[in-house]
Amino acid sequence: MDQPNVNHLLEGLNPEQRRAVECGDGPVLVLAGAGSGKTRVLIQRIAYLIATGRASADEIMAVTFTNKAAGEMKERLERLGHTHLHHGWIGTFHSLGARILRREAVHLGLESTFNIYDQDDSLNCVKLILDELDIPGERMPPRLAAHYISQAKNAFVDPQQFKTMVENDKMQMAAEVYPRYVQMLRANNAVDFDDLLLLPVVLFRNHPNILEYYQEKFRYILVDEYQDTNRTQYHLLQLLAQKHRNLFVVGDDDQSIYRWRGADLRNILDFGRDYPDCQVFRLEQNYRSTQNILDAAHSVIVKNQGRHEKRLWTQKEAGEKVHIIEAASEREEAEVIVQKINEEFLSNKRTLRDFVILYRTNAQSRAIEDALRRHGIAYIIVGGIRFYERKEIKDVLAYLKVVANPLDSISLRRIINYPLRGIGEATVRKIQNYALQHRITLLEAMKHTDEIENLSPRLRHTIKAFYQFIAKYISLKDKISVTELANSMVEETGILQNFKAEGTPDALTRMENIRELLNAISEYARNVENPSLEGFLEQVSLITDIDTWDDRSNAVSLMTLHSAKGLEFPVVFISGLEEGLFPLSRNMDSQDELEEERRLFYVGATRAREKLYLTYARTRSRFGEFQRNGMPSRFLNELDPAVVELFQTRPAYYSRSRPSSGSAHRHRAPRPEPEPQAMPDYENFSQEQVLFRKGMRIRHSHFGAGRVEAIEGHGENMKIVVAFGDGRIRKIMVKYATIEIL
DNA sequence: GAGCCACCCGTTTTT
DNA sequence: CGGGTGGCTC
Repeated sequence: MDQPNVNHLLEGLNPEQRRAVECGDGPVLVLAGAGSGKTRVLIQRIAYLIATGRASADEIMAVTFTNKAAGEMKERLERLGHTHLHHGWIGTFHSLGARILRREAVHLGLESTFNIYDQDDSLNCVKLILDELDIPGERMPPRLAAHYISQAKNAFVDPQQFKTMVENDKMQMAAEVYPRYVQMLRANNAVDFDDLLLLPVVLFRNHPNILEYYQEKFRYILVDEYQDTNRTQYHLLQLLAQKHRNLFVVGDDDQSIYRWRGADLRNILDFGRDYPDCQVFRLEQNYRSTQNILDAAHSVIVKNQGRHEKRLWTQKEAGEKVHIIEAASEREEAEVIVQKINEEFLSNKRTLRDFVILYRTNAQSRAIEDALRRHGIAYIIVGGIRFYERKEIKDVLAYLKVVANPLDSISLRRIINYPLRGIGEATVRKIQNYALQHRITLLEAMKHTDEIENLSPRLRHTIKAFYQFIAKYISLKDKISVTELANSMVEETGILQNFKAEGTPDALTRMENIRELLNAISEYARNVENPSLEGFLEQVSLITDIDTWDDRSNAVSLMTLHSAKGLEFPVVFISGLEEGLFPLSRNMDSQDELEEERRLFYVGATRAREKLYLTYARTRSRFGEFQRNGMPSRFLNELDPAVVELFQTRPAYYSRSRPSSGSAHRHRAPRPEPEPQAMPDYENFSQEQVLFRKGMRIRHSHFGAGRVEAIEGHGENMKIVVAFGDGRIRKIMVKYATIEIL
C-alpha cells in the first residue's frame, strides 16, 4: 500500500512499539508491561490505520476499560487530526454494548428505552423473587444469589446450563432465582450491567444477519486491558472479529486484577491458541519508573506461579530505594504519610497532584482523610460512596427512570411512597396483585384504582393522583427539554422543600446533592448533541469513579489499588500492608486469589514514577471498636532487600539498630523526624521479628502488661510466652489475642 | 402506615 | 462505626 505521510505517527516509538503500530492485518497480541506505552501504541495504531487508508474512522472499534480512558483516547486522536472520531465506536465494553442494544433492542424483545439496573436494583429484583419463591433471607442471602447470577452471566452460562452446574443447596436456590430474574428484567424493560455484554452475544448468535452487519462494519477491533476481560466479552470479540480477523488486543497478565468479577486469564494466556496465526509483540521497556521501583515490583510478582516470565527494564537511573514505613497505628500511619508528603513537598518542589495514596479497601480512606484534613492538605478521593449511588440521588433518578421507561416497576416501587404519601407495603401488594391478574404493569394498574379491592377512598385518590403525576411527565417527555422535565418534576415532588424544612445538616447535604444532580442534567443537555432522558440516565449508569477524577486539580489523590490501574504518579504510597488486609484475609487461603492480591500489589507499585512508600500499622481498628495486631504483609518480605529501606516511626523499637551505615540516605540533611534507620539485619527480616521480640513489653487485653519471654511458631500459629505482672507466665496464641505493644 | 428502637451484620475490589 | 432489618407502639 502506498503510504501517505505517516512518519509522524511512528516517531518516538521504540522498534517493538513501531512494529506493533505498523504491523499487517490479522490477529495481534501485544503483551505490554506496566508503563511500556501501550496506550500510545493503541492510539498510534488507530491513527495509522486511518492515515494509511486501511480503515475509516467508523470502521474501527476500540474498547477501553473506563470511560476516562476512552475519553483520553478520543482526545489524543483528535489532536492527531481525527476529529471525526468523536462519534466513533470508542468506549468501554459496557457503553458499546449499551449502544448496540439500543439500536437492536427490538430483536431481543426490549424497547430501546430500556433502563440499566445497577447492583442495587438487581438486588431488589432478587429480593422480590426470593419473596415470591418463599425463600427466607437466612436460607439464601439475596447478595449471594445475585452474585451467582452475575458470575453465571459473566461466564456465559444461561439459566438452563446453570441448573446442570449446581453443586450445593445455595446454588440450587440461585438456579431457581436465575430464570425468574431474567424474566423480571425483561418485563421491566431493563438490563443489568452483565446484560450489556451478554445480550449482544445472544443477539449475534440468534441473528446472523445482524452479526454480519457489525462484523462487516468493524474491520478493526482494538482492545485495551485484555487481561481483564471475562468469558462473555471474549465471545463478543470472537463473534465480531470473525470476519476480518483484525483483532488487536493489548494486555499484561501480571496486571489482571478482576478475577473476582469474572475476568478470565485464559483469554490472554490462550490467545495464541485461539489465533494460531497471531502476531505477538512484547513491550518490556518501561518509561515510567526508576529501576529500583521496577526491581521491587518484579521481586514480588515473580512469586506468582501462573504467569508469563518477563522483566521490565528502563533507561532511567536506579533512583531512591523503596521505603517501608512501620507505624504504631492506623492513625500514626496516616500521620507519617502526611509528614512524608510535607517533606517531599518542601524539599522536592512537588505539587499536591504528584501524590497518590492507595489502599486495599475503601474503608481505609477514613483515617487518611482525617490526617489530611488535620494538616489542611487538599485531597480528592476516588470511589467510596459514589455520588450516583446516594439514596437521595437514586430516588430522584428513579422518578426519571419511570418516565423514561414506564415498564420499570422496580424504580416505580422505589418512589411510590417517596416522599411519604401513605402508599405502604400492603397497598403496593394489592396493586401488584391486580397487575398480575390483569397482566398489566404496576403503573397501569394504578390507573384502575377503582377496581382494586380493599382500598380506602382516600388511598384510591392518592394512588390516582400519583399515577396522574407520572403520566403527565411521560406525556411531556418529548415535548420539553430534559432539564425542564427534571427540574419541574423534582419541584413538584416537594423533595427539596422537605429537606429544607427538616433543616438538619444531613438533610441540607442531601438537598445540595439533588441540586448538583439537576446541574449535572443541564450540563449534560448543554454538552451533548441530542440530549435525551435515556441518554442522560445511561451516562449516569455507566459512569465510573475514576471517570470523574480530575487529574489537574491540585490535590493529593486517594483511591483503591483497583482504581489506580492505568494511572501514574511521581510519588505513590501503598498503605495498610498487613497480613489480612493486603493480602486480604479472605483471599489468603486460595493460591489463585493470593496471586491476584500479589498482582494488585504489582499494579500499585508500578504506578510510581520516582518514589514508592509502603506503609503498615501494627494495630488497626476494625469496625470502630476492636484493636487487633496485624503482621506486616508477606509482600514486604518478598521484596528484594537490596532495593528497599526500612523506616520506623519508633526507632527505639529495635534495640539492635546501629547508626545508619548504609549509603542510601547519606546526603539527607536535615534529617527528617522521626529518624530513618536502616534495618540492621535486613536479610533476616521476617514478620515475627518485626512484630515481637524477646524482652519486648506488651499489654494483653485480659492479663494486662507483661514481658515477652519467648516466641514459638510463626505466621498463623505464632505463640508468645509472656511473663505478666501478676507473676504468672502464659502462652498466648497471637492470632486470637488482642495485644498492644508498649 | 409510620416512626422508633434494638439488634445484627459486615467489608474486598467495580462495570 | 453505620446502615439495614425486624419488631414494637401509636
